[in-house]
Amino acid sequence: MLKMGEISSQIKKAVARILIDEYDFKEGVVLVKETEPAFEGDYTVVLFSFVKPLKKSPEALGNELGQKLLATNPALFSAYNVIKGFLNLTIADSYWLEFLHREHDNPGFGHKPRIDKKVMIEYSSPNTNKPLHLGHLRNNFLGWSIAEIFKANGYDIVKTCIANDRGIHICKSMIAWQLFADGATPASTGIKGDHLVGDYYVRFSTEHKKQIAELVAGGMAPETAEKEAPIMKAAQQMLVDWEAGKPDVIALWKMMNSWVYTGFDATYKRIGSDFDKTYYESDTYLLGKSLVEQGLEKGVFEQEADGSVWIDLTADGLDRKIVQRRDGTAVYITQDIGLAVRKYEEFHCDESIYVVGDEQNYHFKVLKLIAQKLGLPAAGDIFHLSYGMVELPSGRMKAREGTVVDADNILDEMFDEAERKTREQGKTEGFSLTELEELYETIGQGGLKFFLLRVDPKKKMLFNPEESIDLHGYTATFIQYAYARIRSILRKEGDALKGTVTGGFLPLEKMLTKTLEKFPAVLSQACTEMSPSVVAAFAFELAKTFNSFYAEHSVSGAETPDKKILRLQLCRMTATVLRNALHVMGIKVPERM
RNA sequence: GUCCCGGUAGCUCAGCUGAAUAGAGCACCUGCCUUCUAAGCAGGCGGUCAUUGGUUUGAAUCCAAUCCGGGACACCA
Repeated sequence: MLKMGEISSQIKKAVARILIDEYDFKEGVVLVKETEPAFEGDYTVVLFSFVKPLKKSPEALGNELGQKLLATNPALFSAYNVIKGFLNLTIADSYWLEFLHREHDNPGFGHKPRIDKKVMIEYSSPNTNKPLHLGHLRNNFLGWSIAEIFKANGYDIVKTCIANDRGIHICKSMIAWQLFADGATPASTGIKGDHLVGDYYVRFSTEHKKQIAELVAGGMAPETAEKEAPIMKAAQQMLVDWEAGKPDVIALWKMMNSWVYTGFDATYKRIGSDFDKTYYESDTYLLGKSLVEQGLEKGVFEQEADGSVWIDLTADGLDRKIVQRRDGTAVYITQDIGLAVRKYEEFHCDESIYVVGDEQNYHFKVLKLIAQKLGLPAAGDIFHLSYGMVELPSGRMKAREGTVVDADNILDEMFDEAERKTREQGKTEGFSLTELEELYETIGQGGLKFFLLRVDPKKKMLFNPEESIDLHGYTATFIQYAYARIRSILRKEGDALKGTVTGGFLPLEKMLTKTLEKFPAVLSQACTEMSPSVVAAFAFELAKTFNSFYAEHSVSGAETPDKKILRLQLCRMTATVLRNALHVMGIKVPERM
């Protein structure tokens, strides 16, 4: 249920006060919700839970409560009615007028004052052997958005990224480049660096498959052939050489990684992803080993005869996990333990959020348990923000099968669609070329971000290309369009409108005001639930309410001067709230469209 | 095999700390541009909330079982 604004807590308090003062009743939780449209009133108190302990009929209780609420809070309530077990309360127009007068010109409406809490958010975690894809985009949009939502709620934020820049998968693209590229570089080919490297990662796969087929044809078992294929052997040798610090391998690795980072930077810049600190696995992969030592001393870990180190988590309902290989090298989880400690030592955050896919739920459970057993300072504050995979109508995306949606491609497609629709509607007049490009990017990228953020992060989602480029309905474009319409009015009527308004509200004016009032509560809810989808739903609801209002009432040609001021205040505030809401999702807002 | 997550309209999703007739968007149908941008508005069609049982004054929401779908449990990351 979407939370109601601050006003609902006022109502709850007022009701609780009366329950205590008049009935000496303290235990119950007061349930307040918005009144259903079919009934008279703004907010509804559900009485059922008080009926039994207070031994009163719902009607009698409702009427008593209603009268007392009106008597004790004349500035807040103007009327009430009781139907069955529901006490419907009408909020006084003067309350809404005062609210609008106070907040309509507040650009930071919804944002909370700073609190003394520092939260680290790790997101993106790319591999440096291939370009970013749709799944990364969900990750990036989520991470960035969660950071903004925390900021809006007063937190101090540190954004980090871990680059998975070493390992056999990196060597695969390196070896393929050595064998087949003939010295090709991003500069010589004009191909974006991450894509170029990704091409050789794919090339490795096809070559590997070819060699396996040849070996199998020669009578080798498929599993053996996979390992024995010359190109795989070469990749493994390269990993050994890399770990040994062989200069030519290191040089190649540095060169190819730099191409990838240049490519990533371009994409990150385009989508607005930024980081306060980037960690590199190549830096941190040795860190965990000292912790393994400590763990052995403490008896948290146990060593097998072959030298491998394990932790037994069966008592915690999990498995026995390896933390160090028999050859002494670190595994995935070991690196993460080391990284957790380094992050803590560097930033001392109160909480550390990892935005990582839900396929790693088990991994993070293990990580947290190990950190606790080792008594690491950061142990209690590791939180895995687990998000669902992005699936295509054809099923799950798989890099090897060529069913990934490339990040740069989809961004371009969205841009093109925005351009196509804008031209189709002849809305390009009065824009410079630069302005148009900016507009297409605002619409295209906004559409994609909204599409990926409007779904609850925890849930896996379906990416339907046709639906994603739709610019109607539950989309960013719809909200951006409402914003642009308001800006058009404000340009015409002047932004700096002052004045105190008297008089009442028409239904749509009131509905818009009520919706605006919810925004601070929406931001709080999005923060506690770590879900931008809450903000998305709200922004859409607000835009929809505004559009109804816009169609029904004229602002410029308002019936009276008072109405004009009231409506301009509503417009002003709606624009602010729409902009702020879209902002925490990383979506820009156009002045015209 | 064990564990985790999901199943709501033709499709994509809200609602899930229990409360009035289960909500949006897309698709489909009907109206609305001489008035601040029709990327819009108003309305219609469409659901035994997977199934069964239980708790409750009241269940899409809580509990149990079953069925279906996805994921995890690597000396990969």
